[in-house]
Amino acid sequence: MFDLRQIQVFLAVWKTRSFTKAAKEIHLTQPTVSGHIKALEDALGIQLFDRSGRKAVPTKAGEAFYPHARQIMRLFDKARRTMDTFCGGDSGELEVGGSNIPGQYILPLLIGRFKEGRPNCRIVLRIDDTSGIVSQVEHGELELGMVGGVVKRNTLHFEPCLEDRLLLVMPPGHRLAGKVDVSVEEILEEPFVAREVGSGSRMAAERALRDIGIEGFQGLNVVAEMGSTEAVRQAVKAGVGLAFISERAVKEDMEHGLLASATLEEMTLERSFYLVWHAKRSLSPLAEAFRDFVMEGEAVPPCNPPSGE
Amino acid sequence: MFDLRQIQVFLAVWKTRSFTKAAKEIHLTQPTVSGHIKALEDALGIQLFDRSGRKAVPTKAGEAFYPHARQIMRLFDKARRTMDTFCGGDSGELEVGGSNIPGQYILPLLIGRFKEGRPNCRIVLRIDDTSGIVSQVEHGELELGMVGGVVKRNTLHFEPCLEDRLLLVMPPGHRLAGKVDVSVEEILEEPFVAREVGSGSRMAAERALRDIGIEGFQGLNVVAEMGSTEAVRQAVKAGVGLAFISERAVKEDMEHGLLASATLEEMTLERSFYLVWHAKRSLSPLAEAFRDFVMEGEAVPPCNPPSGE
DNA sequence: TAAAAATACTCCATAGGTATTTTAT
DNA sequence: ATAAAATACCTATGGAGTATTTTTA
Repeated sequence: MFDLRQIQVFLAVWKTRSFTKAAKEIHLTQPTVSGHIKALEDALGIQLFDRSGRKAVPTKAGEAFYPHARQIMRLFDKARRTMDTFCGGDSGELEVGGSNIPGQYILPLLIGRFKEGRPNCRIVLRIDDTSGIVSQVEHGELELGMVGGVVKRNTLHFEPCLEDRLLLVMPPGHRLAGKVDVSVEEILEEPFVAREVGSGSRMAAERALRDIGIEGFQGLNVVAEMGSTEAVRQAVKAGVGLAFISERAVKEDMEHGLLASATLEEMTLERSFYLVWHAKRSLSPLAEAFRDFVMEGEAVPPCNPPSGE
Repeated sequence: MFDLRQIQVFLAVWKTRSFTKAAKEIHLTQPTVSGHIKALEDALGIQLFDRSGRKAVPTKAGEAFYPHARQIMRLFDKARRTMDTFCGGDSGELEVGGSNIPGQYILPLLIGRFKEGRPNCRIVLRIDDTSGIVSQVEHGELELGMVGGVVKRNTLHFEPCLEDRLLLVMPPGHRLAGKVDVSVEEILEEPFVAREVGSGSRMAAERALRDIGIEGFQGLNVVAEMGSTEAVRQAVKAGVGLAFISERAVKEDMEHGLLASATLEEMTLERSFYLVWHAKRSLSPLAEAFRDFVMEGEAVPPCNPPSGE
């Protein structure tokens, strides 16, 4: 089993045409060089150099071996370089997934920030519902996911990473627009637009409603159900009804006065987003860097700075 | 300095997805495989496999390393195969040289015989005068040469390999044609065609003439000097005069009755051809095979079987 | 005679083994 | 409970050194 050292020694002798000079060049002693060349010649079953006089002259076989030796060296270097780029966490390819809100409103921003200063990495964002993202992470198709809820699996690790808040949103001219302590009674008769059953947003809202004694959306006047956050947003703007929407999805609309919100008394609309990764598999350095970047939390500051501060 | 063994182990683990199975496949023990993978991971600075449960699963880095590992393996195999072809002496390239007679009348035949059963080798024949061939062998441009004389050089090794004989040739109708014991006097008045001064054939003939008391060609009636054996042969056939020509050059003509010969009493017209090679450089296996083939002597039997037998 | 490679030897790192423990299904 | 990998430990090969001899220009 001949190894790289022999190749390296061979190339040095080739270059210097001398065992002694080759030894100096690669910081070995002359007898060691002799040994390596002999070992290589034995392994190949043929003499590579004639060491008659002052010079070590390559034989025909040595000449034939030279291009191979060069190529092997180059290939090893290339392999090492390729692996080096993996170590830094600044290059390579990373596939992350996000459920609706994270996938559409949070991750694009995070990825953009992350890639500043890391131009050599490629990040693929896949958007699916929470269960889809989770199962892809479980099967190793995605290294990281960001979702709105925790799914109990002992192969997966969930870690809360960002806080989100549902807002009660309505068109700007609505009678509740801007009110701070809307009571439960005030919304009972309002028409509502909701996300479909099973979505993370729907579940988060129902949990919050149950906290204040309402039987989820069944206790509300739901006039429409929509399959995406975007659709709900458009419906509210069109005056179809009120809705609970992630603050991150309506930030822009609020700033431009295209939507208004109100605050419900005693209702906790906070929810968390979680990073998921496979507990048993190691993350690539790039994935690790991205995870740390997200966990730092400085990239995406809370959307609505706590008004009570 | 990571070596081939690690690559081999990596590929086995990759293939089997298991340290234990990989160990079986390449006839090592599982701890040894563990050790190699760990060493490789340390050398590359990154983990290559996740060994969580039953299976060893490649990490992203492992996946990135795989094609390199494959290529390195392939390259080593290719190098080894290339060198193997050198060992057998049945393939590769060989450059031999021959002075006039060997180059034109002997080596082509020898090369043809040698190549029977060795279709994978390529042999280049270069023809030059003796001194040219010798200097090319001395400088390593030719591995072997066949010449008609020995040049004293301590870097060269000469070895007689074939016997040749000069024949006194003449047109078929000549008065001396076929005579067995032509006396010296009988040729003194004959017109002669000779090779140019300095050629091996000329020297061989002059030496023989001196043996019987003639001052070389100066003692003969030389009516023409020719620069090649072929030219001399044509001249004799055209009736210009008699000549001393290598038996190997006129074999065919004699057989077809296009030329005749006579035997001179007391004149030794034997000469030797020699193989030359560099004494300090090793011959390629192919060259060695060719040298042995020629030295065996069975490929080219003596041209005129000794008539006295 | 001087320069280069080969040889002889010593030392130690490590590849490879066996036996055992840890871990995860 | 079982299968797989890690760990601990031992041995022997061989890589690297120093000192010396052999070879050749």
